Amino acid sequence: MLLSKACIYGVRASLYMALVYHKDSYISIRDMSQKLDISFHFLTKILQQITQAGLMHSYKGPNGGINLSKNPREITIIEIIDAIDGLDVFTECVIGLPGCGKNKPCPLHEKWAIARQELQDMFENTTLHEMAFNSKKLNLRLSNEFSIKELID
Amino acid sequence: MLLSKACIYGVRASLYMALVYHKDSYISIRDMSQKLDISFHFLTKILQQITQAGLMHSYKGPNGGINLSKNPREITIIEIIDAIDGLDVFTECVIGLPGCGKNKPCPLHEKWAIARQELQDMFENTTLHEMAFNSKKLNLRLSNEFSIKELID
DNA sequence: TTTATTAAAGACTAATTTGTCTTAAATATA
DNA sequence: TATATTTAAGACAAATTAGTCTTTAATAAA
Repeated sequence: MLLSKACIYGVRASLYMALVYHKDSYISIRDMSQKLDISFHFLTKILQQITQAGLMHSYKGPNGGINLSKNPREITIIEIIDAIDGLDVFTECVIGLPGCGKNKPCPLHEKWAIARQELQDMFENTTLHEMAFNSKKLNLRLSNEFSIKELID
Repeated sequence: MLLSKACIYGVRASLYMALVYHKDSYISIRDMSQKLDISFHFLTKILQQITQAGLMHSYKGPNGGINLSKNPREITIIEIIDAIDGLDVFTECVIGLPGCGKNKPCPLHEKWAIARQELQDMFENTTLHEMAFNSKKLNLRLSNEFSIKELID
């Protein structure tokens, strides 16, 4: 698995946030957890990491919740990954040799260095807005249970 | 982490086997575990999975051990990965949605499907022989402690 | 046949990740 | 101010992965 479960949930939640984005309103974590079928408490902890990384804001109390701290055009998937799993997967040796790199390469280094860079580029060049836009246009899927249209309602 | 620790150790062990490959001699697991600095018992269990997958043979008793069941030119990295982690990483949705695919794609599906296919191709097109050959030629590294030359001795 | 050497098998422990639950803190509204 | 609603925090439990240890089985060689 490239991304941890926590990270996967974080990305799904971020895409959801972009989908229903309104600059000045908060999304309830409880609502989102039901829509995305993710455990409420687990999702809460994951969103805490994301807010602590500065990507979202939270607000307590009635009508409180979470919102994106920037326009979804300005947030890329890799920022979410960074907040939860970190970026080690894009720098580490594929067979786990410490210090593997240009100077002391492992046998797979040359090929893997290219592949992991492409992965990193992919996540760096993908904004939440782009994904949300495509999702609406093509009715893509962010939940096993609900269609995008049902998620937005 | 793309590959589990067990899988990483399995790949390292396989590369080592290719490096010291002689058609008719067995490599002791204890020796290999010391050379590669992998726990002997853990490595034993991993090699059992690989032998059960038919990629290696084992032989008990004095001068027993493990050998490759095919020429290293005919074994690719993906066969090792398949024996230990399975190939799910090359077919699954990057954000974990069951059933994600051409018909019911998630927002990242299109990009991820390309990336994961490239990863799969990379592992499929990389033989143990090629890696071992390059390792000797370029003195690449398979252990944190020993150089290739020391490993071969 | 006895002994030493090796892998196989499986029980066990430790560490990490995933998920749950309870309480506290902040806030809006009546 | 009192109450309801919401996130924050942290203890806890379950599941998975990683790693260790002991015993058994196979084999070679003395």
